[in-house]
Amino acid sequence: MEVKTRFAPSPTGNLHIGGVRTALYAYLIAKKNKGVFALRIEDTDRGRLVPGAVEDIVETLKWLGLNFDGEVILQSDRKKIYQEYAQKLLEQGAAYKGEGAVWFKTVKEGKTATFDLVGNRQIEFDNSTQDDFVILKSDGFPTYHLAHVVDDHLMQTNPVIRGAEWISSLPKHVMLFNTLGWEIPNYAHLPVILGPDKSKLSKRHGAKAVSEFRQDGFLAEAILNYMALLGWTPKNNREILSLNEMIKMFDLADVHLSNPVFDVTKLEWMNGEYIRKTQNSKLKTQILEYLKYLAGGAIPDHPTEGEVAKLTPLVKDRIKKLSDFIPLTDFIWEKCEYDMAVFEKLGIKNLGEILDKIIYTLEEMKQPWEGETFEKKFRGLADEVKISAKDMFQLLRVAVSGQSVTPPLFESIQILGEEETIKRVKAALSFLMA
RNA sequence: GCCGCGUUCGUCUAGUGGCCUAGGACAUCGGGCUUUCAUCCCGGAAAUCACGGGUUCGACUCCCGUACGCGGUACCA
Repeated sequence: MEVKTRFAPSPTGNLHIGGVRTALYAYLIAKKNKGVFALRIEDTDRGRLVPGAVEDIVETLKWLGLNFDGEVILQSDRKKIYQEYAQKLLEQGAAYKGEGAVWFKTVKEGKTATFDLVGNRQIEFDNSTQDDFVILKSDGFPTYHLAHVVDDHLMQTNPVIRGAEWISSLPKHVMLFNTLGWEIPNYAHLPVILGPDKSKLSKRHGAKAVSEFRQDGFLAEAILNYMALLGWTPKNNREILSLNEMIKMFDLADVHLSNPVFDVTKLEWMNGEYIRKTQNSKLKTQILEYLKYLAGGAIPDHPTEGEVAKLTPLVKDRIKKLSDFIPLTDFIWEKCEYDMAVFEKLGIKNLGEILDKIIYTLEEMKQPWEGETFEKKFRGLADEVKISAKDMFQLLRVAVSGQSVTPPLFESIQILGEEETIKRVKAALSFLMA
């Protein structure tokens, strides 16, 4: 039997970070079994539709690398089909009309039990607790229950992978499958992801749309990897896993039954790990693409591709997110802003005098400057003015960038160029004199 | 309230009756390396395995109960 999974979000907003895990697991199961992974948009609640949501979902899945097979399936296109089945149930006497809607008459005797692939466990309900429910709303659109049963039967989805918030509706679905005479698919219900305060993960936890994580500078691979680990660990307990490795090792039976808490800090760490293990040339491209994405598709004047290429190896160990690239490097092409407090923090006396000597040394040094001579000269000057080499280099850093944290000093100066460097140290001096 | 599901360091987790005086990762703390910040390396602290009863020679692991948490209880998904 072919394995067919589907991700079925409702377009009530942009793709939420929690949805990534559901989509990913469905994707992994499909790929693991050389099956099909489809995207179905559950847009039957016409009042809650958000313009652009479908586009965001499609675009985000693409960015994540979770490519779905076939065309996007829209439930709103399938209205007629659901109505036919509702009619059929009506004719069968399994449903009835009431207040403009079609209701399903539940079986009140016995029990409904289903097997869940997550944790390989049995879930049981007493049918006496099951009230009749609406399958076709008065606007002619189906409710989730009818749409799910009809679609997943017609699409031959197996297993059905969805959030645990659906567990309580299981008896409804099973009854529907049974009275329609259809085979019940296997189900896999994923525990709901919680925020740090242990309530359902939502926008107010700062854990928002995937597109916002993208804007924050997170890598698709890191997001995927982190989300995969939220409730699942591979047998060998490894943490950094490529998509292919996940496909090989993933098993629904190993997914935890308890609700995991989303922890951005670990995501950030993982993102940093991914950045560090990326090849420089690829990382350069990613930074460039990221900057372009931030600018809404426009290519900014600075940094240029060449600047990014030079800067990439220098910042690689210092950034956790692509966005960290900007504050670390923008002093190079932005106008240098000085802050008295930053100079004072150095704790050096005679700043003006020393700066004067620095300028002299820089001007005297043979161009192009070389790292070794540069270091030697300034270690010498540090001795001469009786400050530590450490303080000397830190002073240079601040004079040249206005910041106390930058990529490696000499390399930054090289990108800046001799002329600009001298100009900035002079500017620093006049700032201090003013 | 009722129904369903769950409960190992702050967080993600390993653990399927003896290997556990509970292991790893993130975060945190201390140290090393270092011209900043990082990276990297070393080390520490951190779970009476929610609690109470069983079962067993033996329980984190099995059973029951309690507490707590989460989900559902819509013509929302």
